[in-house]
Amino acid sequence: MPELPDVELFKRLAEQCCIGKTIADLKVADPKLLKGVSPAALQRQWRNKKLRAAHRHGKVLFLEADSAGTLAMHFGMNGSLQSLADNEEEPPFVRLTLAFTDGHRLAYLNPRRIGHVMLISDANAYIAEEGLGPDALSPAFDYAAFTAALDGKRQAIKAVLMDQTCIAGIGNIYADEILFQAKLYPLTSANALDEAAKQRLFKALKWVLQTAVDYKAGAEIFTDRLPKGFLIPERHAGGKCPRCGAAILSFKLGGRSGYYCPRCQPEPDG
DNA sequence: TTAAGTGTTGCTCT
DNA sequence: AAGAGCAACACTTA
Repeated sequence: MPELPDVELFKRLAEQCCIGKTIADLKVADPKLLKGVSPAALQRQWRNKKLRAAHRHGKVLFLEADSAGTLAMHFGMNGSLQSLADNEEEPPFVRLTLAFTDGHRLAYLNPRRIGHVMLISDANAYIAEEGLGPDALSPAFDYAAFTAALDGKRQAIKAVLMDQTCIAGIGNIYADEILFQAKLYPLTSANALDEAAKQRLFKALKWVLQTAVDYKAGAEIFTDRLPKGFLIPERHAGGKCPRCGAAILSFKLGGRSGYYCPRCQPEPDG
C-alpha cells in the first residue's frame, strides 16, 4: 500500500543495504514498466556503477547512480521494494532487480503492474515535469505552504489532500486517516474550512504521516502496527470508531471508497 | 463467481 | 474553464 509512509520505508531500506555499493548487474523482468529507456540501455548504463543516494518525493522513490542518471520508481497500487540475500529465492512479481557485487539484490516488485520505473537525469526536473506539489513531510511544507496549497480550492477537502499536484504523498487511506484525526467531514469544500480547522488539519497531516513512518519502521516485517486510535484498522464496512464506538460510514469520491465517523466528523450544518 | 481494491490518466459531461 | 464522474490499466484477494 504505497503511500508516503510506505515509500519512506523503501527509501530507508535502500539506504541501509545499497548506498555506496557497486551494481554488478541490472535485470529488467518486465519491460512494460520501464519508461524513457530500453532494458538493454539501462543495463549497459548502470552496470559497474555505484548507487550514490536514495531520495523520496511524495510517493516516488529516486535511486541515484554515479554518473548514470536516476531511477524514478512509482509503486502504483501495490508495488514494493525488497532486499534479497545472496542465495535467497526471488519472490513472485519481481519486475526489476539490482544485483550488487556483495551478492545481495534489491528487487522492485509490482503484482498488478500499475506503476513505472523511469530513467531520468535529475529528481528535481522530474518533480517539475510531473507537476508534483511539495512533499507532505518535508520541513519546507509548513503551515504557510499548506494554506497556500489550499488557497482557492473549492473541491472536497479529501480530494485536495489526495491531489499530488497540490500536496505530494497522500493517498486514499491516509487521507481518510488524516481527516479522522482532524475531526473533519471529508466532503467539506476546502475553502469552507476556517482557521481553526486548517490548523487542526495541518497538525493531523504531519502527525499521522510521521507516526505511521515511525511505527512501521519499528515494526517487524509484515506486522504493520499502528498506534491505538487510528481509523485505518476499522476502515471497512462494519467498522467501529476507535474514539467513540459509532458505526463507521462509507462514501464515494471520484470512484474511490472513503470511510469516516459520523459522530466525530459531523457534516457542517447538515 | 463477482466485486472491490492502495494510484494515475484521460475522456466526457456538466 | 473548472470540477465531477467514469473507465481503463493488470491482477489479486475476499
